[in-house]
Amino acid sequence: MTDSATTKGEQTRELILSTALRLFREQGYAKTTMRAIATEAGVSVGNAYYYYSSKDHLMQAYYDHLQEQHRDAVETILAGEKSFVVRLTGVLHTWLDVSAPYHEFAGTFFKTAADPKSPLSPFSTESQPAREASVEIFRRLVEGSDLKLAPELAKELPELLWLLQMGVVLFWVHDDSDELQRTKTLIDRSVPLVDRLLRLTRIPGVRGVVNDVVGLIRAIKP
Amino acid sequence: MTDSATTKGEQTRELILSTALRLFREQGYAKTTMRAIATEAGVSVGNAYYYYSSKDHLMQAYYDHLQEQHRDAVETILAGEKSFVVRLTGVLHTWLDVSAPYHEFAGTFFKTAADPKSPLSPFSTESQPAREASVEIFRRLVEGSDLKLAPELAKELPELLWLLQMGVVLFWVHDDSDELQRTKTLIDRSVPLVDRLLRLTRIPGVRGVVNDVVGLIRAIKP
DNA sequence: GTCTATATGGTGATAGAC
DNA sequence: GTCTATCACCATATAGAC
Repeated sequence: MTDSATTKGEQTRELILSTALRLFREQGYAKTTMRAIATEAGVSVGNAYYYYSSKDHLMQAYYDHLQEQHRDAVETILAGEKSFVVRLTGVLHTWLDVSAPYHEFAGTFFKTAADPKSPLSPFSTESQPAREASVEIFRRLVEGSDLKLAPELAKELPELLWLLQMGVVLFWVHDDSDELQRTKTLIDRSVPLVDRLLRLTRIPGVRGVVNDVVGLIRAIKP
Repeated sequence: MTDSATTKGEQTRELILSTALRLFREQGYAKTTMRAIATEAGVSVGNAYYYYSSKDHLMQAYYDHLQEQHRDAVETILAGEKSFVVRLTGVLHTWLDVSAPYHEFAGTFFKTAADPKSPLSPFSTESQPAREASVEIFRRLVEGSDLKLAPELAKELPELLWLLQMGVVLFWVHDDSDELQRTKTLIDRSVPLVDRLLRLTRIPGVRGVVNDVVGLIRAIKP
């Protein structure tokens, strides 16, 4: 079965999704109505709901789409670079590049994602696969890098970096500076900082704090 | 002009707000319709919109309400306690207590607040007064404590603690554990950690990182 | 399985009464 | 200034056509 020979249903599904994403980009999420998506795609509203059970699910699909793009775009960096700083900076900047076209309406996505009851929440069980795929990127990032760490810390680090990425996203969503200069500064300056902090963990006095951090993380995990 | 002799309009405004908050608590935000609020308060829907131009604005009012309660509840701790750890733990736990009745529908509030375009966003200009009042609590917390810090760090610390509080809120919103045990653990274990970290800043190697952190914060501020 | 027509109940806007 | 009646438009549910 090739891509072009997909079933009628798959074609309609694709058509609805691409139409929705286009309209989201053109007029924002709130102003894009399900009616408009259906009309533009040449289907009935009910049909759109047949494939995507809510407007939020269209966002979910967009999110998965982004995720895949990011995973692919990051490949060359992870394959051919050892420096932890360069790897992390690269992964974060790549995310910025991939997401750039959606910056304007990303706020709305974020809004939905922030609701703990939403399946879109990055902490929800529904988005667990996407979250794990994302953490996996950071795991590879750490493992293939020149970073030497205590095993307990190394184990938690990918999830911590994922949290850092969430923080960057939060900042990005609120960033209205020219060319996203502030977010770029945030990345470029915080990554070396993280690197220095991680290397500081060799100092005995600091190591105690690190152990406490690791203990805390384990204590509050569900 | 006393509280009881407020204008008719003020009374109606109060009535609508208290009715809304009660219904929010009883049935959650999404399920509470503007129609229901208006009916229950004995006014027309249009009238409710006259005083609160959207459902979100009713949330804004609720938020301000919480803020005031927190500020008052925190007074005794800030007045009669020197230990930084006790002060910070107290302030955070007090927030938890004040907000407890709203935990269930807080997610929806959070959802709205996460939208950068919403006036409810903690980073928006509209909520700047509320944010400053909140940071002010942390400023008093630091200044009246036994903590000794380098001046540059002491200057940024209140805002950093406010960010910590935002983090706790984010965690709290997603916390469905019994009696909010996980959030309480987070507070009880992270506060001593913050304390230790702050005291570590006396070590020369650590101080360099701290300076970088302070520099970073200043660089990304709007 | 795919899709349409139609219905329900919601938000928010506004003309104009008091 | 305060408020009501009413309206336009929306997300979503569902019965049933193809």
